Amino acid sequence: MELDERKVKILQAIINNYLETGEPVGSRTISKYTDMGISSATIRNEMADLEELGLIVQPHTSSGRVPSDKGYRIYVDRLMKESKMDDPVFKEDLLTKVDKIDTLLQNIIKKLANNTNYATVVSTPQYQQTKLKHIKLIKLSEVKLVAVIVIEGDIVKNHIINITEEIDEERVEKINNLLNLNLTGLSLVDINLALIQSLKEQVGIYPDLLNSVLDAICETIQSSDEIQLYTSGATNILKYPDFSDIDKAVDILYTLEEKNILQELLLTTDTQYSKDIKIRIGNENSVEAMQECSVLTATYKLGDGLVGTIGIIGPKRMNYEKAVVNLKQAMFQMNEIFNNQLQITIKDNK
Amino acid sequence: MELDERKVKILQAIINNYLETGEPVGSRTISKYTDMGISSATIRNEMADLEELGLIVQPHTSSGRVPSDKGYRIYVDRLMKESKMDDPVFKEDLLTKVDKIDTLLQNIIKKLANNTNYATVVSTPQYQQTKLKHIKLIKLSEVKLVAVIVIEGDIVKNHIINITEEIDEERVEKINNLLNLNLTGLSLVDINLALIQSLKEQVGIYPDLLNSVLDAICETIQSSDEIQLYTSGATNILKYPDFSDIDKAVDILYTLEEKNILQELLLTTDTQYSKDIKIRIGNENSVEAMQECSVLTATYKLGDGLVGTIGIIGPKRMNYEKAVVNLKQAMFQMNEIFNNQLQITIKDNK
DNA sequence: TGTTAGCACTCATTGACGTTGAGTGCTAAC
DNA sequence: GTTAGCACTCAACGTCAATGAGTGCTAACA
Repeated sequence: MELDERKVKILQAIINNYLETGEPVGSRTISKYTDMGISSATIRNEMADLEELGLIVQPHTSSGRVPSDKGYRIYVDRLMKESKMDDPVFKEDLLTKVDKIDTLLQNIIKKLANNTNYATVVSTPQYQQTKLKHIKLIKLSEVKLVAVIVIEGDIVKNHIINITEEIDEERVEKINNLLNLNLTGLSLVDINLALIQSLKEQVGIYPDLLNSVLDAICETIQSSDEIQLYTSGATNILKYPDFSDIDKAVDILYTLEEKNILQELLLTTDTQYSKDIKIRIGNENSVEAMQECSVLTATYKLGDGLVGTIGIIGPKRMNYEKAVVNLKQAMFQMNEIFNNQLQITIKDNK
Repeated sequence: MELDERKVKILQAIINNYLETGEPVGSRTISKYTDMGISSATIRNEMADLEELGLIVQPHTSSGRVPSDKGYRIYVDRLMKESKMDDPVFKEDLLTKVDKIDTLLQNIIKKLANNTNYATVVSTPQYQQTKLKHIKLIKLSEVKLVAVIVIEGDIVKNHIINITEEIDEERVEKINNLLNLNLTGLSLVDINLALIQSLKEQVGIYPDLLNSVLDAICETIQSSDEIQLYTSGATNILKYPDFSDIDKAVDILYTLEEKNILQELLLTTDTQYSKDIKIRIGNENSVEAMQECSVLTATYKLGDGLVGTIGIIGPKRMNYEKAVVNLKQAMFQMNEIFNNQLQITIKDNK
């Protein structure tokens, strides 16, 4: 049996109606509220076919039909209207005070959650491809240093280093020069143990001290591609009758709280930058607790290879059009901000 | 009417029973399961008195009694057993890797939430009284500097400064010396606009540049006493039948998500360091959504005047003994870690 | 005077039962 | 291929009686 045009029309009518009311939709409703000019009996026949195709299901005999995951998939891929992004959803003022990138990300997803009434999530960007801009050791006391590491996008990391032997300002300065000479401009993946080893051998001075310093830098670099996840609007989940079963709601909220599970959920697909929005519906999600949800993700870009993810999580019976438009809006504006930011940085580097 | 010893005993029995079962407790239960040797009828009389005193309430006529907020208060103040802190609740390994204080705090409340099955919250310490240990400007490019600010407890903050005129390394070094000479050792409240003004006048060199730098430092300092709040185990709230009314649960979870409301809830009492645990029960809480909850808070200390708050949030029908013991444990161990940390720091400074 | 047994009363909870109504699948006629 | 008609299903709802845990009150007792 094939999915002819009339069946598609009926499927669309079912999904539209279900998205609106949340009630299983019956044949009579469709025949009445669409202008297809066919009777409910005919629609019943077609619905039986659609069910056989796996696109709709009956919660129980003698109830109306509800879209299946597969049905939603067809809706999302082929039937959904792409609304235009006319009105800027985000107020500028939220986005201009970029003193700290994490705060900015949190503000954005909070706004996104408020606008959509779904839960939202964002990951900090991954730094692996980013170039190191500057390293500086600062002497705090005789046996304590701070390593300040600046990477592309002007993100600053620091790490306390406890050293075993005393060191004077002059030596610190020498090491600073050495490090900057050898390491700046490299991407973080290039600064691997091998390179550091050769650096250790290459210069014979203060081997022990250099050891601790380099180890600490290594550690900092490794720890800096730990992704942070922030969520917002988690309580929105409880607003939807789809999750009136508390246990389901708890599973979902728990997943939102446990960042490692959440990360698994977000990053199952490739983390390549893409202009498209990815939608995973129900059992398309890898995490079991989320198989009653739909997850929309987009990527944002903060310089070369510096990619993060932003997403919306809601019930499968979600207003996909609204969610998509809001997410695109967010992605678009984030890229705009970060690109402006980057342009300044690049200009500065000349 | 006064609260004689027998009434207290009955109150205790009611509360113990209610904490255990969650069901309103009747006179017959009390007479059976205590060794007071009085009949249910007598207990009924006493219960009527306790009700008149406002210590217990009936959810409806012909049901058993439930403790009122006032009843819990007496329980907490006078009747509750102080269990000893025998077993160390926190694994050492969680607490040793202190590379970043925020991560440490998050680990602690996560553990605390797991141990107690309640929601937990922690505030980052307030820095107002802390002494500045070190300031260093690092030149990133011709028009961009990073200000690295180290305060007591080896907490490092940084701030990007965009400057209008170019500057060479030598000048940066001079400003560094100037800043350290004049500002280190002062507490953050001492570094006010007045002092900075006088500093600006005192030294005539590069006034414009110094302006931007000092402004940025000022801003950093001001922003560094913004309190961050972290929560954990929020979903635990949904486990308790006390919040089976979804709307109540939503209110509570929402409060946990909205950090500014949460802060109001935590910090209504003085933020002075204290060895005691504060307990606020039901309507003793300032935030309306939380008047079905009990909130336990403790303070931890990270150096002179560097005080933060850690707390447990659960239903009024909470296992107070367990919560108190866990919170004390957490407070104790945090203070231990931070004190060790501090001792090293202080030793280093000599 | 405090304690207790007894009794009538209250009220949330539970389960059985019938009604309703929205919906279906199937069949036969168009 | 479409449709009208019909028997059937089943969740949802309201009613009703039974149950039982609990109370307050009264009168008798020590």
